[in-house]
Amino acid sequence: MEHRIDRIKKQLHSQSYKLTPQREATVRVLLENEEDHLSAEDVYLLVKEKAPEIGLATVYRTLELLSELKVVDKINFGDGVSRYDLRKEGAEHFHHHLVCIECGSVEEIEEDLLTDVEKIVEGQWGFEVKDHRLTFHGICRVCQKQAVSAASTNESGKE
Amino acid sequence: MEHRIDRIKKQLHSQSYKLTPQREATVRVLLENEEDHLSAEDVYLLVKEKAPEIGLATVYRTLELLSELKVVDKINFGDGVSRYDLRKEGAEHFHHHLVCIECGSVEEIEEDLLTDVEKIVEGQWGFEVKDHRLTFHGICRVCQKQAVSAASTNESGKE
DNA sequence: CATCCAGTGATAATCATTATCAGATTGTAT
DNA sequence: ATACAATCTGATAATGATTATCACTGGATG
Repeated sequence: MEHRIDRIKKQLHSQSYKLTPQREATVRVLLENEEDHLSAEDVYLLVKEKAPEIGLATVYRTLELLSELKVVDKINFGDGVSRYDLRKEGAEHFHHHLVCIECGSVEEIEEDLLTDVEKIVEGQWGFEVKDHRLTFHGICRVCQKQAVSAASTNESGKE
Repeated sequence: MEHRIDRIKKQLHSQSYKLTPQREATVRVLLENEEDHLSAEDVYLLVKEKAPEIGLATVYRTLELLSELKVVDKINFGDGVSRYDLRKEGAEHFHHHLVCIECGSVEEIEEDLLTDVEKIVEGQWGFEVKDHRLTFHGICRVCQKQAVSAASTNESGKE
């Protein structure tokens, strides 16, 4: 964790930005909640627990900055708020998401999976791919099981 | 065009919604600007040209309705507004987009391209894919050419 | 004709995000 | 240490997209 903060610190310094206490607190919250997909408001509330004097505007500014530096990715699942997702260290591409339309859970896929597709896009459309966003909407493992057990509980024979 | 409006009309009726003049005007605007990715405001202004008495709220309501019926897809390119994109007739999946980070142009890809990837996701993650969103960010053909010609005009030998 | 109700238009309300601005903090040169 | 400039911050106002409200309309039904 300290290692990753160091890296981010260097990244900031290389563009002559500072890792202020507020920014560090924000980064720590992101690191500690890497699995989640926090909105700016979420991050603000969590940061406030460790640094109560921080302002919402600063959180927005920090997230914007981290977004420019490609430390985080700003994503939008269509629910009206932007969410911020840490890039894995060394990842040159954004990871993918599996959004469950039943329970709303979001799972991440680290594998690239798109190498072939990008080759096609570059070759056939002459488009130089720099990054991608891929989200699948569907039904997660858990909800599939629940659907099955619900069907078998209701022994009418029909779904 | 009339054919497609008829289809949409039937789709509405099947859920006991009506194709009111306002809704029809909105659908026509979407059909006539199928290549673009109009925001609600864009649609509103275009609809107003043919039906000046229409209200913005009605346009929002119609777009929301069409979105629920999967006639249009609501997309977000991260510029703060939702955009509405007609689904191609019979398409079970959403089409993909190539967003140019230089000029902001948006190109569409109708081909699926993700069949293999979806198989992997279903097999390896046990996720039942219902739909997907795929956007590539990069540099379009036009901007690539401009970059090349700008470099050769500036004959310093360096880029 | 009376009634019902989805649909509409105008506008107020909401809510996420951004802009503003005075003050705090930091780094640097003296 | 001191002065200065630049960066950063917190509070809050402003913005802008979207949604909620509410009185009204127009067509369908009996």
